[in-house]
Amino acid sequence: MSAFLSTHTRSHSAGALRAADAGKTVVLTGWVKTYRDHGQAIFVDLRDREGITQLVFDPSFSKEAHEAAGVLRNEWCVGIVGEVRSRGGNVNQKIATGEVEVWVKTLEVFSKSDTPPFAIEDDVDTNDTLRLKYRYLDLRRPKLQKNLIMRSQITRTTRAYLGGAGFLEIETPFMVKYTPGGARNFLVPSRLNPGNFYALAESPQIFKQLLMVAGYERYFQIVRCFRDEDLRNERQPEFTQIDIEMSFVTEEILQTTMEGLMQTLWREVLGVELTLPLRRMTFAEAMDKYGVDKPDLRCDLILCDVSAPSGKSGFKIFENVVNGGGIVKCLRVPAASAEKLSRSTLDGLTDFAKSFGVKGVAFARVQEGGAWQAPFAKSFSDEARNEVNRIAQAVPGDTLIFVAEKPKVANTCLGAIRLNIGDKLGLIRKNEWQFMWLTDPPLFEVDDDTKEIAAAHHPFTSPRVEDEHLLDSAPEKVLARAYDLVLNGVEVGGGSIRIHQPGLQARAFKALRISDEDQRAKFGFLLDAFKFGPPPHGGIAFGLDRLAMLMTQAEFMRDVIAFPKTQKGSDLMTECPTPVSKKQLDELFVQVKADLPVK
RNA sequence: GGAGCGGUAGUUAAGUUGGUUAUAACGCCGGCCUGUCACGCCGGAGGCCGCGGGUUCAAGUCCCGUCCGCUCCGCCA
Repeated sequence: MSAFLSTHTRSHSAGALRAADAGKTVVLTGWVKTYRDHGQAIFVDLRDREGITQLVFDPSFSKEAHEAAGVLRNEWCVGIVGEVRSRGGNVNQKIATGEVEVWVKTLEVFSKSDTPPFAIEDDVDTNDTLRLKYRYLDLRRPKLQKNLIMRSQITRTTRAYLGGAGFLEIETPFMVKYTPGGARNFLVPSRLNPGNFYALAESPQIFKQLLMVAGYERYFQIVRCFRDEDLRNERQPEFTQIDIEMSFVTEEILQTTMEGLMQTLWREVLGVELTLPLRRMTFAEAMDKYGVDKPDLRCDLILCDVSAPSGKSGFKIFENVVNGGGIVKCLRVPAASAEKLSRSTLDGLTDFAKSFGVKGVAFARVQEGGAWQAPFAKSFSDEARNEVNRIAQAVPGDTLIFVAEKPKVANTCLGAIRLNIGDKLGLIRKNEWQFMWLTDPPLFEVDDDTKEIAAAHHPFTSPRVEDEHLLDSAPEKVLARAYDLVLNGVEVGGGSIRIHQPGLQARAFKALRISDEDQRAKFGFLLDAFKFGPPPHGGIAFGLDRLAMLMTQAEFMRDVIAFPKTQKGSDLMTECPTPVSKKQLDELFVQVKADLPVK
């Protein structure tokens, strides 16, 4: 232990001192952010996680401290004893402690630092590889410290709110039984059971339902989940959910409780007052108007379906798509904004669209009288054109953007174009918090190619009562008692009311063509449990990382996770994953294919 | 599985139709400086141009392969 610390205790953080503290003797600790040596006085900016304080080393005040300060360099870790003095009129407006400075009497160097590979300040554009390799230095940057501090406030507030609402925090296993379907699992070999594997839990889904069966009524957990899928900015192989399940509730009760959580978080963490209830929108409306199941309502541009007129317009390309089971969707860009759409922006959209597997995008400028200025205008019948104008509510000066494709592709692509040009034209209101509940999604999804049916969420999601009769005859038309919470175009949470009646569950399995045998093998323990008086129940899970990203306004998920992984799932700081030794593998009864490395 | 972008001093970037000694800023090192706060001034050091092959009299630059990172589609709730 340092002799300094045995005789001194830190009195203030580096962000705490104000004019009223002038005259006090203080003890500060932190890191040297910068030093400015004027020969006589030496100025040092001392940084800790709370802020920055200017230190003054003046030989007339302490010759000893001034001499010691001469060798200080960036990122040395130091402690000081000094006297707070007002800076009078010479205030530094840029920092919270700018009214004062601390004249140092005693300097203790806890440790020196090599020159860091990049500057420890915000907005320094350093490549990600380096930032991740020296993560502990990147984490010293004020912005990341601010993000992680806010993330801590989010989890603390969540625990307080849910605790107050009667929820119990209960842990569930990470090492679980492998279940096929859904996300790919990470596997863990069992040394004690040669040839057998655990899976790392994709989510605590089944366990939280069992806790409802067990009578715990209200459960939550801030829990790590693991999915071995390809990664994205907003997707890490391990991520954190705020996982919740409630018994004896309807959608309304559950959603209201969750809205209260959001309101509390925004109030206590951001100081923003949300208006409740939050908006509801059906899945069907979202797909129709926005092309996605997570509309960004900060942008007012909307899509419309013009398949009907396009299918008999005389324009072969559109007609063929419609006759082949595809759709034609149209995005109207109002005249005032359309003027700002340059030729090159529109050309760029074609390339953008191609990345979605779309062959092309068509543009038409609406002229006086409703005629179109477009390469295909003369192929398009007047009648069909007028009908498209009517559906799109187009007026002269507007630009119409068309995508004709299979439904899923057309929606995905034009929905993305909507946000792409919305951003370019400044039509996304960046200062808004646009929440909405997405409701009534389909219970099942039909694969475009194989025509196979699969659970859209998981096989325990309830169908809507009014749709139950369609389960056997037309399962693809059944809508679910499921809901997603969407914020600014990001799905921040999703859940459902679960099936708790064995008869209904059997029909759902039948619709999914899951045999009795498979049911037993995959979910036998849950089906058994449901024989013993399961309560009606439902739940939701929020993506904590995504919530934190939005609340901190971080551009990258990496910026709200202390130790994130790269797009290939590696940790550049610890250099993992790595091959392991033959001995370790033997112990686990695991063999690596001969052409891959073993240590 | 697929598409795109990137990799040049410690860092961020520039580097022309291939051409002589690969530039700049910041950082770093030394010196000077009584008030700076992106301190200033003078001087200095610093390069496997991601890696491997090819074309060429000549490659940072062109071609092929490969590795790493990022963004997106597929995948994933």
